[in-house]
Amino acid sequence: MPHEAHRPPGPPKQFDPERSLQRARDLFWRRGFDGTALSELESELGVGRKSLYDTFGNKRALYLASLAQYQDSVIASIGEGLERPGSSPLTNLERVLTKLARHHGSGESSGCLLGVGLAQARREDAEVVASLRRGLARLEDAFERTLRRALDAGELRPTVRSRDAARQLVAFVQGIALLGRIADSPTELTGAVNAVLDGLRP
Amino acid sequence: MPHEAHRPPGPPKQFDPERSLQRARDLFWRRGFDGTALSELESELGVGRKSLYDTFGNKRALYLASLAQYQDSVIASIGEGLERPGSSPLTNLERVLTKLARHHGSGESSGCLLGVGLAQARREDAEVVASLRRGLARLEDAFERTLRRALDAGELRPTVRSRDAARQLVAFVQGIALLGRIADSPTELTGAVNAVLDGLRP
DNA sequence: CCGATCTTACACCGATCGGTCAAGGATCGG
DNA sequence: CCGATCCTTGACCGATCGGTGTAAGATCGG
Repeated sequence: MPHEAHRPPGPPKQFDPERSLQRARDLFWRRGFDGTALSELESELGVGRKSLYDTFGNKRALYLASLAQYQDSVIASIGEGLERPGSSPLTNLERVLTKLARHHGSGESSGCLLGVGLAQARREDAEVVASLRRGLARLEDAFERTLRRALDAGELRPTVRSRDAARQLVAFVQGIALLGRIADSPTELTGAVNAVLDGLRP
Repeated sequence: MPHEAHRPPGPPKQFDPERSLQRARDLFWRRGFDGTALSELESELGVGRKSLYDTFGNKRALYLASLAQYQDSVIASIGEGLERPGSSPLTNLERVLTKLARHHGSGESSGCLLGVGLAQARREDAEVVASLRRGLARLEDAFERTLRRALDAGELRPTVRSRDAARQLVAFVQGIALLGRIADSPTELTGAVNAVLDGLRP
């Protein structure tokens, strides 16, 4: 019964695993799984290779942990933005989408970790595929909840089907995240966002 | 004056470069650039490595040629589907989008070569980025032309701005191509397509 | 029929990949 | 203060990467 974890002797870690995981996530985010070499992870995280393996297992496990962390931070914060209590559902949706478009259009975007992973994942890797599916489902659910509330508030065309529209939004968001990797003008994406919103409004 | 190319002696190639390029394109399509090893190209194309290099230059040049070929075949055929003379612009758009959704939702899709390339491309590689941009611009133009004609025919809400809507469609199409890589049900994507179309219709 | 010149198959190259191992310090409980 | 135990550094491993050189075979012009 591990009433109190028996901390064995020896020095504590010289790095914060949480912080290292965030940096690893950012690296995978920018370069993808295959494009991120262990040597890069070493230098960027400031952690020796052995410590990396002792802490996270191997590169793939670190990637899976990054995917989970991404969902619990980035995706979760999108969900929160969609449910901000002060403003109406449609206003929240508009704000979130515009923010995404501006971010991805700024020229500094690396796309979405899920989208980049989606493009590179081998279908055989069941664990990675499952994690990606989970993240996208989470996004879809968040969109659908907001759409339903917007429908109830009469902010949308009554013919909008929240499930289908949510899937449309997921695909669209993934698309602009992808396009943002080579977008040359920030207004390209915001224009597209306005087109989507106009299609939803009554 | 190369009135007639002076064919030097020696045996002719034992493979059809055009056909090999198509196979290389399909391989890059499925696995991406980094994920496609030269050994795979050798065996899949049935061409020795030296012949590959003598014919196409190097792996990157073969990839660039594949991108160009993709635009001249796949993207071009989408453009043709959008301008089919027998049916109305909106009908053409609906048919093309539905076909794309069904294809990518069938579980056999590998996404879009441009999208996969977009997710993997290093921003520093100006030539690849330029080719991707060209392909996406081509797609956007095709959508915009069809949207304008649909507008003129009164098939769309008059407030639709063809340019922005075209960009929306490009992002959306890239999104469903991406999602198709792990979609578990074909109806997911067709539902999203219907949502997009409903947003455009008056 | 011959020799020049092409194509092909295949061994080989250095570099880099992900992953492991051994040695050396540092830091804890007692 | 001591020894057990952990962390870190850095060399090292086999495999594979993209790319090249070489030798042998095939096919052409003359």
